[in-house]
Amino acid sequence: MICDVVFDLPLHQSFAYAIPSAMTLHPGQRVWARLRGRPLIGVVIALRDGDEARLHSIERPVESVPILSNAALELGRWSAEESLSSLGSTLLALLPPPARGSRTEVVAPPPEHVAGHASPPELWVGAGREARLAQQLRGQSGSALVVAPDRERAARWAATLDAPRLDSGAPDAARRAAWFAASRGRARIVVGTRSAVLTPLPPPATLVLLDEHDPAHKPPGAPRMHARDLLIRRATLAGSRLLMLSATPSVESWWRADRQRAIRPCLGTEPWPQIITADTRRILRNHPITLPLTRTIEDMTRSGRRVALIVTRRSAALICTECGELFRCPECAVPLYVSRPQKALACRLCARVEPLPEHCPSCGGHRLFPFGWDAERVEAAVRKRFPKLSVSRADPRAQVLIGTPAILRALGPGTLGAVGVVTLDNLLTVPDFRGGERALELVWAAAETVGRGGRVIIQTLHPEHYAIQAVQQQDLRTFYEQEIKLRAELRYPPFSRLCLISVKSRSQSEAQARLGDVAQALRGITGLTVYPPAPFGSVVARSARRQVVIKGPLGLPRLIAPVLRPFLEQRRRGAGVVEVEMDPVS
DNA sequence: AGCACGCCGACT
DNA sequence: GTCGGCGTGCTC
Repeated sequence: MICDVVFDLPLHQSFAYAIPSAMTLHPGQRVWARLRGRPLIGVVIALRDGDEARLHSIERPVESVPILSNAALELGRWSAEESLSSLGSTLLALLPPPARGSRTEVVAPPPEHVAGHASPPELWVGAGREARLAQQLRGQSGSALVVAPDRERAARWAATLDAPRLDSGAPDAARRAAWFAASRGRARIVVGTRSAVLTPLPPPATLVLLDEHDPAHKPPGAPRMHARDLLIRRATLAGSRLLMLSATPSVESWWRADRQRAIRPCLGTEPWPQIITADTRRILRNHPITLPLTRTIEDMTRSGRRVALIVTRRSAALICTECGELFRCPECAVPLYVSRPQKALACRLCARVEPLPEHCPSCGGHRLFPFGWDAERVEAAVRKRFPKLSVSRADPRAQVLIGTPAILRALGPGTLGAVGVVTLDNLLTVPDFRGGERALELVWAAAETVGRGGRVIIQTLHPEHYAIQAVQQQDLRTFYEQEIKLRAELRYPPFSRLCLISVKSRSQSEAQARLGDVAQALRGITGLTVYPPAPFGSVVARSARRQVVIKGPLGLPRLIAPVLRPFLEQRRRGAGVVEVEMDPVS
């Protein structure tokens, strides 16, 4: 007998091995096998008869039984095709770490999935959604998999539900134990992140996606797909119930759930805070705090309540005030940020650090200043204005707390008197079609955190924006109807698919040339829109990374796969490495 | 991806 | 004369 094995390699092919006569293997089983002499873990995807004379043999199985069911293999195959990545890298990213040591781990076989009755994925919105989920999961008798966007939230939910963890925040042995406990029905509920979406569960299984809108559900790297899309597919194939929770769902999910009559409002603590907008015209240039926000800080701290100030920019960029030049990373083309402790300019993508320049390389000017209100600049300004208050970016007990939107998660509902959004316009004016969605998410989260009797102050140049109005009226539908109309007119998702194609190379000209080859190859396909690369400032002397976004129909991956496959397979170092990211989230 | 093979520049 | 740069090709 011969088995076909896939490895965690960027290769769209499997490798054939002979199965020693004393060994029994099944599809879905993990094995150790030698490839060019070095031992690698692979997954058996098929068994067949054939000439085994000139083949190497499988060394040994990692577990005594398949770790993946046929349904899970099928889901992996679909995901690899949809994301234009290899089956091996997709599957191996979705398995628990193997046991250490040189002996095959003996475990009970997985249950065979019985396809149940497919019901549409449900979207749970409203302040009571999480309480209701905990109640539902504690009360039901079937198995459940809860997928969180990150390890912190996985840890929190594992504690809440007293369930084992599958994510990388838990020790390897515990993760593996949780996987097999779930598969044998010994753990009724398990909690993980995207890497856990193939965990076998005895039917009837409930699948749960927490904070559905969160871009952390699609971190970079394999399996190169959003946890939501994997779970939707799994629920469909296995006939499982899928619950997706979010205060502010993605437009895509709202649109789908609304058409399937699957939006479930969960009521919670109702009285909503006052949502007040404050015009930032001319103010933000010199000072980050408008009069309404100043008054709110005074009122709240006087009555013993705390205030959080939210900055959407993590750090300031450096700009030449004479010619307007923004300093960018020559490698990544993103703006460099000013690192004050290091007195340097740093890149968030490639960790490049360079000393603060003396003058502008574009015009020679010497008037270089930080641009944008980051937490540090806001903190300094607030301390100056309110010298008697405790102001902090780290201490949650401070009277005025300053941080990114993530700090709202750490603060429980009702612990604040007010939230001030220093400026919403970073989100509304960036050339990203998800800006409205991100703005809604932030303002709604601020309102949920403040709750009854509090105040949310939004500093913005766009006080009439429908995202803000929707929060003021506590009415999600107001937002989504406008946003969906806009997306339909401009043919953005969910009415189309996007794909980001990038080339990494040692020089800009090489990257450009290679990207040109890719674009040329795509030219023959009808129904594609290729957006030209964003023009970069002249400070970018040599960018080693070029990218284009293409837009196409819902079957986009299948449309472009045959054309892109040769580029993805021959990874020519010098000429540039081509990477493809379907459905990018940022 | 990782590793071996292979063909041209600056060193003992 | 060699050491070593990285471009090319292959892995059952």
